[in-house]
Amino acid sequence: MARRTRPTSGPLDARARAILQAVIDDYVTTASPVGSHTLVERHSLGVSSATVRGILADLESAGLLTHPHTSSGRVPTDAGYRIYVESIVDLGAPPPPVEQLMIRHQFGQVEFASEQWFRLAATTLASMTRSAGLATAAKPVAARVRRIDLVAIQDRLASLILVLREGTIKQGLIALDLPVTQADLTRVANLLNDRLAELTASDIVAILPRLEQLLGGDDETRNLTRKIAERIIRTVAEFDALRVEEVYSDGLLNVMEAPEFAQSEKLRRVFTALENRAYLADLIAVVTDSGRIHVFIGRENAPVEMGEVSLVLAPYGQPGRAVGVVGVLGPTRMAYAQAIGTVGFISGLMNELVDHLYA
Amino acid sequence: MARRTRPTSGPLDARARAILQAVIDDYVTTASPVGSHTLVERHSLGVSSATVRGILADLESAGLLTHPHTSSGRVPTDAGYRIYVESIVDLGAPPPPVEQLMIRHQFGQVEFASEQWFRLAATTLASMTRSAGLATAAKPVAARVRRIDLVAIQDRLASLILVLREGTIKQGLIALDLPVTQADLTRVANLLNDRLAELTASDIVAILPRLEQLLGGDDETRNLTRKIAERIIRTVAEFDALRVEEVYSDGLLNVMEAPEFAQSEKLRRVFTALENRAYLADLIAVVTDSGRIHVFIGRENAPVEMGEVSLVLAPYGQPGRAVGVVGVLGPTRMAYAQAIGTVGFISGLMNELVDHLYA
DNA sequence: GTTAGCACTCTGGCATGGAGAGTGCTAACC
DNA sequence: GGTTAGCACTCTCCATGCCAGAGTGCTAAC
Repeated sequence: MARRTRPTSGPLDARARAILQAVIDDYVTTASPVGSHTLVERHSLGVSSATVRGILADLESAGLLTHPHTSSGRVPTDAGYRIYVESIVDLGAPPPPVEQLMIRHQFGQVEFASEQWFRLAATTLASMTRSAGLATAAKPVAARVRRIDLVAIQDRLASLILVLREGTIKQGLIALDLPVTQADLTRVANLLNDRLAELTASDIVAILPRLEQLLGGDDETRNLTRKIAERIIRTVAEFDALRVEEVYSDGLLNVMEAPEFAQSEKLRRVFTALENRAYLADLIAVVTDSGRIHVFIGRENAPVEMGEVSLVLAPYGQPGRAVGVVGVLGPTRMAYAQAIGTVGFISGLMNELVDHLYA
Repeated sequence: MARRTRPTSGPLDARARAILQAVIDDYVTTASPVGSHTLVERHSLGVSSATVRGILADLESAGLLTHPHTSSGRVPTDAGYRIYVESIVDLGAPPPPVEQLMIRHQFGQVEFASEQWFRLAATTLASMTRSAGLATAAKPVAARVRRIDLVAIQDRLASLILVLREGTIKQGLIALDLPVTQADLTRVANLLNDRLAELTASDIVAILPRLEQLLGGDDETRNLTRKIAERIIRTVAEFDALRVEEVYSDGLLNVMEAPEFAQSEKLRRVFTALENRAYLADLIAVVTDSGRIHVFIGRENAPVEMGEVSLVLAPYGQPGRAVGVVGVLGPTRMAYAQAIGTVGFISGLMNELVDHLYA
C-alpha cells in the first residue's frame, strides 16, 4: 500500500523516527490526535507540514500510526509505542537527583522489608509517574525456616507461627488429638527449632524419618512433633508453590483521571482484569525469569480488557534466591521514558537494599 | 406550600407511606424517575394515577421526593430514604435459609479470625448485596500479650514477634547495643513470656519496676530485657491507640456498575473519599459505640464526595472487649431492606463465632 | 525531495422539531 | 369530602440538518 519510494519494511530513517517520537510526545501530553500542522508548530522539524504529512502517511502504512477517522490527526498504535519504547528501554528518564535523595530518605524511614516497605514502593511509583504503582514482596525460591513458635489457644487448639528467613510470617491453627499445655508446646517448639532451623521444605522432608528416630520422649510427644513437622512442611511448600504472594498497589485513582477512562465501563474492564491475579502473575514470572525491565503495551497483553493499558515492570532482588517485581500500570498513552526511568530507579534501589539483607 | 388539606408535618398516613415505599422500590430497581402512571400499573394501589399524583405532590412538599425537572417522575430524596429505612431498620430482609446455610458453611472452611475470615465477610457481603462489602477485624479495647518471640537476624539485630490474645501478630526489628546469640534471645523471650503473658500495655507498665528487680542475671541481660519490654509496651500501646486496624473491602467493582457512576469522575470522588480512612474510622466509631446497625444515607455523610453513596454498618463482637464492624457501601439508590437484612445476618454470624473465642 | 494550494472529509457544537412521558389543574363524580 | 377523567403544558430525548474547524491526500510547481 506504500505510495512512496521509501521502503515500508526495514529500519526507519532518522527523520521518520524523530517524527514518530514527536507524535508520541504530543499525544501523550494532549491525549488528542495530533496533526501535521501542530507538529511542525511545536517541534522545530525544519520541514513544512506537507512533508510531514507524507512521512505520517508512511508511518501509517508501516502500521505505527492510525487515524481515528479520515480527517483527524494521527494516533500511535501499539506497534508505534513499541518502536519508541525499544529505542529508550535502556535508559529512560530517571528521576532528578534531588528526588532520588528524597526517596532514599523515605525508604530509610520505614522498616526494612516489611509490608510497609512494599507499600511505599507502590506509593512512590504511583506519585512519581501519576499512574498506578505496583510492588510484590521479594519471594524466596525455596523458603527456609528461621523460627518456629507454638502458642496454646485452647485445650486442643494451638497456633503455629512460622518465621521464614526472608521475614515472612505464616500463622495457622492446629487441632490436637490430646490436650496439651503451653509448656508441652514450648518444649516441642524448642526441639523443632534446634532441628529445622535454616531448612527448606524438601530438606525437612528428607530428615523427617531421622527426626523421629532422634526424638526421645514418649509416644505423645513424638506424635505431636511429627504432626507439627508435617504441618510446617505443608505450610512452607504452599508458600513456595505460590507464584506471587501479594501485589501491593497504589494510585489506581491516577488511572481514573486519564480521559480515556472517562466512562467507567472501560475502567471497570481494566479493574476486572487486574482482579484476576493470574495474568499479573504470568507477567511477573516473565519479568523475573528474564531479569530485566519489561514493557507490556496495550493489546500485547493477553486479556482484551487490558488492551488499553500498558505496564512497565522491573525485577529486583537476587536471582536464584529471592526476587520481586516493581512497576507501574497506566494508559497505553503513557510517558514511557519517565515510567521506565522511575521503575528502573526504584528497582535499583530495592536491589541495593536487598543486597544488604544477604550481605 | 401544601395545597392540600393533608398536614405536611407529622406522621404520614398509611397510604402515603405505601406510595413512598412503592416509589423507592421502583426507583431502586429501574434507576430512573418513576411517574404516577407506572406506579399504579406496577403496584396494585387501588386508586387512579390522578390520586397518586396528589399524594406524590404532598410527599414532595414534605421533602421526601423530588423532581429532576418539571415533567419527569419522582425520585426519593435522602430524607425519603431515611423515612423508609427507619421503618425497616429493625428487620430488613435477611437472606433465605438456604443461603444462610451456605454462608455458615463457607465460614467454617476458612481459618477462624484470620485475615481470610474478614476478607470472606467482605466478599460475602459484596456478592449478596451487589455492592461493596466492608469488614474490619475485631479490635480489642486493650490488647493482651499472648506470646513473645525473639529471632536473631544478625549480630546486633533481632526481630520481635508479638502474638496478641485476639490473634493479631505484630512484628518489629530491634537494634541491639551488643551482639547477642539466638540462645540469649530465647532465654529472654522465655523469661518475658513467663512474666508478661495475658497482660495489657498498662499492666506491663505497672510491673516494669518489679520486673527489673526480679530479674537475675547480669547487667547485659537486664538491659536487654528492659529494652525489649519497653518495645513491647510501645507496640501494644500503639495497637490500642489505633482506631481502626484495617478495613477489608471487596466488590468495589459492583459499585462501578451502577448507572449513577457511569462517568468515572463521580466514581473517583467516592474512591478518593474512601481512601481517606479517617471518615470511615469516624463512622465505625459511631457504630461500635452505639452497638446497633446504622444506615448513613447520601448527603448525611459529612464529605461531599460521599453525597451519592450510602453505607449500612453493623457492629459485632463483645462490647468492652473486642469489637469490629461489617457493612456495605453502595449508591444511595440501594436495596436497603436486603442490605440491612444481609449485614444484620453477617454481623450476627460473626457474633456467634466471636463468642466461641471468648467462651 | 520539498512545498504551497486546494478539494475533500469528518467531528463537534448548536439549533430545530416531533414523540413520549409525566405533571398540575379543573370540573365532574360518588 | 375525597376521587377521578381529561386536558393543556412542560421537559427530555433523539434524530436531523447545518456550519465552522481541523486535518488529510493529491497535484503541480519549485
